[in-house]
Amino acid sequence: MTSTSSKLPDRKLQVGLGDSVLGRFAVAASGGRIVAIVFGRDDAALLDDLRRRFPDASLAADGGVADLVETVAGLIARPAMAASLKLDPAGTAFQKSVWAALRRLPAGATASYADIATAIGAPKAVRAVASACAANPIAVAIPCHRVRPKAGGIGGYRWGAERKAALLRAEAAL
DNA sequence: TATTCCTGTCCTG
DNA sequence: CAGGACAGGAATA
Repeated sequence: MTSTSSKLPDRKLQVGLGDSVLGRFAVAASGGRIVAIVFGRDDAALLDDLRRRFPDASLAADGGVADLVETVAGLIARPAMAASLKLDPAGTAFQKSVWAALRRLPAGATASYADIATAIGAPKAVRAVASACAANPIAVAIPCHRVRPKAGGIGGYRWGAERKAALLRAEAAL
């Protein structure tokens, strides 16, 4: 908008840390909406990740999001309840369209990167779709893990192929 | 089977 | 500012 750069005029983010079946995670919220869910090996790494994503925001540990932390932990354990969360992902128009398409994928279902590319009207931008998935700021709640290579296999995952496989396994069992 | 191009973003020189 | 790398995939030789 006005001066320097950045995407959103983020002021402060309420940050909560917690443990899930997939490891330590952080959830960042602003205005009652989730702006990020990230995984990391420890709290320092989690905060570092958030600082990289939101260089212009001040991060504050906030007990007010304790219930949110609990909700997210539950979501990671049981991905079926994703719909109830209020999300506010920051990104380009292209990225947002990709993420919106992903949110239309029900738990237990999967799509190929090519499927998503077609769904957003850019059938040739398959690789760009993968990049958009990799840039997804809200792990699990925006289900990037439900996108798999058309050729087969698990494909890559920002948080590690093992987590992706675990999520798919859990959702397939629903 | 091995290249090459496609497309959006980010990272590096 | 230019070039390369990516969580992929289709087209071409």
